[in-house]
Amino acid sequence: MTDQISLRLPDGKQLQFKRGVTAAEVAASIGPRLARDALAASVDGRPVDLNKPLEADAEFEILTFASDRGKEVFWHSSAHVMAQAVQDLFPGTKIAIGPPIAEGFYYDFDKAEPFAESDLEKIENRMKQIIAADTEFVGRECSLQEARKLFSEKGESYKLEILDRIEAENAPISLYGHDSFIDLCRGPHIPSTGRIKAFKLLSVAGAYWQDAEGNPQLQRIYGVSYPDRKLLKAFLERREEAARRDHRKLGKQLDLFSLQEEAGGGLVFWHPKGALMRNIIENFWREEHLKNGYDLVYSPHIARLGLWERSGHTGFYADSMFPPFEIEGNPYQLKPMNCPFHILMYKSRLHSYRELPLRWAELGTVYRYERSGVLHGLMRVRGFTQDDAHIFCAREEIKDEISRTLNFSIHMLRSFGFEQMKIYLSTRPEKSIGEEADWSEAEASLKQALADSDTEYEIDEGAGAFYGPKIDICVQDAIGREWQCTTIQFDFNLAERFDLTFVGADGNRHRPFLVHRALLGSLELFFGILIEHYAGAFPVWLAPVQATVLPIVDAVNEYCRELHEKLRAAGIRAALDDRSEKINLKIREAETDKIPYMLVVGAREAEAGQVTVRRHGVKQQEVVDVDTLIADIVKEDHTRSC
RNA sequence: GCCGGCGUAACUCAGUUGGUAGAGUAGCUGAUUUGUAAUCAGCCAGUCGUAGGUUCGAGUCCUAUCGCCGGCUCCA
Repeated sequence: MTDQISLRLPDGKQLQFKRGVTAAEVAASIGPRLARDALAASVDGRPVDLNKPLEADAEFEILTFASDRGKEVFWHSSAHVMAQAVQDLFPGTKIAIGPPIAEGFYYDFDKAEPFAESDLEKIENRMKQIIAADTEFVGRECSLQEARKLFSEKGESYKLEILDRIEAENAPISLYGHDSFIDLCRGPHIPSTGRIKAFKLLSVAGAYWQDAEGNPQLQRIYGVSYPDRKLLKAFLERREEAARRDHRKLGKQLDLFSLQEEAGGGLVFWHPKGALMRNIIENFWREEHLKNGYDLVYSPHIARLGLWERSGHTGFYADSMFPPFEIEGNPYQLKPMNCPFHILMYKSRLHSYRELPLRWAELGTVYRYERSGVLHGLMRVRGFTQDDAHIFCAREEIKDEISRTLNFSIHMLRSFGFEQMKIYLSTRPEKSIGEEADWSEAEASLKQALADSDTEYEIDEGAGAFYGPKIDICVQDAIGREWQCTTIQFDFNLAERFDLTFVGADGNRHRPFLVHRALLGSLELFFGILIEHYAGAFPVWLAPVQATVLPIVDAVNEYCRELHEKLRAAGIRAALDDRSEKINLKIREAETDKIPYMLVVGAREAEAGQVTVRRHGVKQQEVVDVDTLIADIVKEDHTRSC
């Protein structure tokens, strides 16, 4: 046995070290900067502390804040610091769990009195002291008995429950401590508390122990932390930017939509400007669907309860459906989905393989009972319109249909200015129905379609619907947030339940494949995403008002009225601001209304048959002929430039 | 639904230890005729979310209820 070991770095480089070298020493040998940034290490994919001696050849990586795994270690350590601060300030508070999350960390506490916002500041101040002390994180393995003794003495009942679970899994037990704090923890941790250069506690929320509603409710404190002040500043600025783009705020400011207390939560009122935009979106959607081989259909909003029993909705989703109501002694149900209606239409007569695939699309408004606490602007509502369609096809047509749908969806999303997308393929979940052969064929055709369109995707194992596998497409908005829009789902359930058939070339009845798909998702959600993506400054083709004519003096009002008429005659959505106000005010209001084109007219322009054009957000102006201007705007509109 | 916070004029908000409401914006009226992000003046504006209660007296304290916000949970 040699006392040299060989470490393979992520870039493929092999380095030799003396057996027992620590990860920190390896980092130092690679470079001082890496040594300074190192938070933990990864050995054969397993995260470990920097002071861990390395005893064998391995795939080796230094984890810094630049990597997701490095962030996790950093945030998890921050959670420990916060937990100490809380227990120092509020003795008797029990700790539950404190993991890292997508951006930051939380820790769940059991404390009789609720935390107040002002407590967060106190906790932050105590954390600052703990960080300033810069004490080391020290981890060690221990026996089950020792851990039980330690946590029962401390009265940490949640930790004892976790120990029971660890015992059942027969996993090793380790403790991590820093300063006066010790926690049951798998590790690893950053070397010392002083590495946390900047942090902020964000909010307090209720959360159930182990996420189960029957369990005691704990108080969860959320925070973020960074190894650099600048990163915290950037994070806080990103939050502010998101707040500035909040569709609820912009929706009110731009008079696009409202939610009315008197009408009930989660029910959207589309004001004229929002409704105009919705019409533009819907018209575009219809045109594109007709171009892409779809037929448009309409279906009712209610149906007899029996239909929903047959479809399985009452069995699976009764909790999120509005309760049924009676009409002349028959129970009826407000629709939570469009599919059973399309299926009834399909069943209204016999179908031949020659007709397939049938693609039936509908902007179908559905109603679902969402618990009051989850409602959120346009993003989570109780009544919404899906851009739904159902495709009935033969087995051999599946792959092509999926490819078509995928490309169509990407085309639609790009048309609205979304360039960055992420695609997820969700496979069969444990609880599901249908033949194994159908599932694997469907999953294979989804994969094949993705491969054919040369798109990258991630597999979300076991995340499919119970009735079939699916592809979801998320768009990335202007500030990098992901929103799920498209879903393309196989359904092995409904075709069976409704005994759908078609007559094949062989004269026999066959079962069609059924695919549900929504491309934009729901018009409400999609509209909310658009508002936030564009921060309310919509491209010309979507803007409710595309241009506004701004006379400088009343003397040119007549010329401006004619100009206004001319713009409207050319199909441009134009406004005219002929109030006796100063041009400064008119510009200001047009800017805050985020109107793409401001057309300023004074005596000079009126004389020359021109206008001075100022674009939203751009101070620079340009004097152009009216006809040129109209041609430009019309072109921009028709090409749907974003 | 659960935890925490918040509900004052159409909107954004102020209102000190309980003494029966105030600002800016918007709206209306008038004056002003203006060259690229707020012209001036006047007027109108609220059973302080709702319902009870404590008190001589409640926007302020208590209870219930509705709604909103941040999370949790859920999302076919």
